[in-house]
This record gives sequence, structure tokens and C-alpha cells, in this order.
Amino acid sequence: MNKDCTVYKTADFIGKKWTIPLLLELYKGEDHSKRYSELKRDLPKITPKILSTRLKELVKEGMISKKVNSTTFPPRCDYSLTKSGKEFISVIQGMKTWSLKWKDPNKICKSTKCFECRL
Amino acid sequence: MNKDCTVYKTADFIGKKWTIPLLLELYKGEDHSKRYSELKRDLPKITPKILSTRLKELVKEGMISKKVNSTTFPPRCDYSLTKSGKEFISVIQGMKTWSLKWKDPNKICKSTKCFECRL
DNA sequence: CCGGATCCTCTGCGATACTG
DNA sequence: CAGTATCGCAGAGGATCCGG
Repeated sequence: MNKDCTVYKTADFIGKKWTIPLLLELYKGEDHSKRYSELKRDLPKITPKILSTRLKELVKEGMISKKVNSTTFPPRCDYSLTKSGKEFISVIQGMKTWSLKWKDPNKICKSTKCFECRL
Repeated sequence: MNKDCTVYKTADFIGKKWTIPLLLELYKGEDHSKRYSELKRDLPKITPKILSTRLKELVKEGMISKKVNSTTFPPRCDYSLTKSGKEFISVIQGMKTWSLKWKDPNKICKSTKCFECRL
């Protein structure tokens, strides 16, 4: 395993705590977009520090984009999945399929009306 | 995002550092199997502590199995992917496909003769 | 020798409080 | 509202040691 290996680099970055749940929450939002406070509300156990750290990382990685709307008051910050980010959701989808097959299945997630991960 | 959500739980576990590279190294081995010392050699930057911690976790999760061969000397410990573990490789495959499309591509990994991730 | 366990250090995460 | 600042602790890195 070389450190330049594509899989290795991606795993290292995706593997950080809260990255996948965060991408999934954005996916669930309207236009695959949510505000900072909505993310904090929907991921009740994430701390503001980690949330802002992960958001910056994801912007840098090109998976999400930040848009500040300062015409309103108070100003809104919208984070939305880029095309790259949206396509990554299919990887998470694969993870869910695997998980439902092999791990102790969560009935809510199995339902077609799953509001937890909505995949 | 509920803590019982299948995706959340899987992400939390898969996301731990070295889990994905470790699964991939086992996949690359003969019969999707490798010894402790081979893993340490092929993941030069992993520390023995983390390696043994991750191996225990993966056994507990049912993704790998441990087999001690004490008929030889010195005794060998072989770790191999279970059926569940092998099927998870397709998720990693999806990650690689995504990565090659969207991230700065690694020429070695793009090659069909990729010896880094061999997917 | 092989497969770890142990000790120590240091980065990263969690919790809470505070600010532009 | 959208973040920083500060502190404490758990997990990761690095080196060394140990039992079979």
C-alpha cells in the first residue's frame, strides 16, 4: 500500500469522523443543500468545531460548495453538494446495501420510507 | 441522523483509520488471506498496536476470520476475509471509481496493472 | 524468530463558553 | 447565525519489550 494510492488517499479523507453522515445530511436537504444551523440541528451530537472543520475540508476537496447570502439578515450560509459530492452518495448507498445484508438490520432503514438515511 | 441508522453505524466503524487499507491488503493476498507480519510489511506506516486493534475489531464485526496454525514452527496467524468482508470490497471499488473520476488521478492506479490497490 | 503487549508522546475529538 | 477559543481526554504514532 503506497501512500500515493488513490484508494488509500480517499479512505484517509473519507474516513474522518462525521464526514459520511455530513454528506448524507446535505444529500437529504432540498437541492442537496443545507444551512450550518440545519446541519447542527440534524446531527445533534456533532460539535460546532468539528462541523466547521469538516465543512472546510469538504469545500477544499471539491465535494461541497459554500454560498453566503448577505442580502438577508441575519446572513445565511448554504452548503450544497457539488456534482462530485452527489456522485459519492452512490458509494454510501453501496455501503448501506452491504450493511443491511450483513449486519444486524435496522428496520427503519429497511423501510422504503426511511427518514434516517433516505437512500 | 439517528444513532441507530444503519449508515451511521457502518460509517462510524468503517471510518476508523486503517480499516479500509487493511481490508484491501487482505483482499490482495492469496485466498484473500494474509499473515500478521505480511500486513505489517505491506502497510509500513501502521503501528503494531493499531494493526492488532483493527484486526480484533474486524473479527468481531465478522468481516475477517483468524486462524492459528500451530503445527508449524513458528506458529502462523492467518487472517482472511469472510464472505461479508469480500463483498465489502465492492464498496471500496466504488470509492476507487469515484476517486479516479473526480480527484487528481494517480496514474499507477489507473493502469490495469495496478499493484497498489489491484481493483 | 513471530505475534503481539507496553509505555510514552502527540494529534484529534468532545464539551462548553464566548464572539463578530 | 455562523462560527472561534479553550480545555480535557481518547485514540493514533513511535519505540521497545516479551512470551511461545
